[in-house]
Amino acid sequence: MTNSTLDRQVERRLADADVRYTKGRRAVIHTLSQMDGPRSAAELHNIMGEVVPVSSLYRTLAVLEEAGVLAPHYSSPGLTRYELAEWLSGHHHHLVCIDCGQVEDLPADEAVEGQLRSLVSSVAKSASFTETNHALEIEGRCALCA
Amino acid sequence: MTNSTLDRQVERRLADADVRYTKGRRAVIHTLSQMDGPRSAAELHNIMGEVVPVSSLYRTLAVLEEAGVLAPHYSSPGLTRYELAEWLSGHHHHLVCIDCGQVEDLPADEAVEGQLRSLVSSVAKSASFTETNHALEIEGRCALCA
DNA sequence: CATATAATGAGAATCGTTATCGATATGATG
DNA sequence: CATCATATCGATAACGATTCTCATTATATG
Repeated sequence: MTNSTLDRQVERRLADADVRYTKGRRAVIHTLSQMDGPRSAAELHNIMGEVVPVSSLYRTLAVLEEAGVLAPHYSSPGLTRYELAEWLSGHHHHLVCIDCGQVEDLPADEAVEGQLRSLVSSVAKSASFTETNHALEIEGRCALCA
Repeated sequence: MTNSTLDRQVERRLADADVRYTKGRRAVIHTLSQMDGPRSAAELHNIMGEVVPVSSLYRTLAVLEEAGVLAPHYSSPGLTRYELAEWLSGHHHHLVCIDCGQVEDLPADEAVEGQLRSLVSSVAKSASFTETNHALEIEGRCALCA
């Protein structure tokens, strides 16, 4: 997806939520759109430098999450990583490296995903749980740590 | 599994790791073994009272995790929940309620699990990722919040 | 029983994150 | 274009979860 297409979609969603798509918010969206996995506030700050000060960065992430543009991801103790919501990035799963902690996206293969969906829904039903989404986390060692 | 069977297994594992199976550690193991999902230090402290002081509780959780007796689980911002490792409790997945945040165990059904395993391993292989484990997190609303 | 060492517990320190609040930027209106 | 109402920003203080420190206590072993 091009930046401008992404911007158009985000802009629209933020307009619906009555929040502005400001320079700092654009910068966060563009940075996250280039990542191959979710990133924490600290990681983003390292990457982006002082373009967005830390306190604004946290608030920006919260605003964008609230508006449904970003999704939080929890896989390391004490910190939250964010990624573009799936309606922007496509459905995918995560590879979590048990050595370096890195989280990598794994685009969902359509064939696999179909089977997975039916497995998950049958399983959720049997537990009287109203399913809204599923996430498959694959733990192991990434190419670097293997 | 009975408490004494559990204790025997934990004792053995801790002996291998050269750490003692003390009163506080037993209390934590027994409490967690009665839960239907992972619990945080704060939750455990509420349940257990002053049997194990907070600072000891955190250390105990760390020691037991290090020894492979407990496994951490991340699903809420800023806190870590623990549960018995799967070699003690059996392989299972999690239902995460998007309203109340509660996490509930879902014992793995053998038929489902077989399919899931093969899906996961094919997917991991295609990403040159050395898989060690997988976790299926089903998000939705629990019976209470539905 | 003596001793070495592991574990404990109270409190301080740390870390990620959130709240506060005055300053600044922006869109609407006259 | 000037004014105004309000959204956003950014520095800093505050907060909650967790870890560290260190003096005390418990435990295994000789």
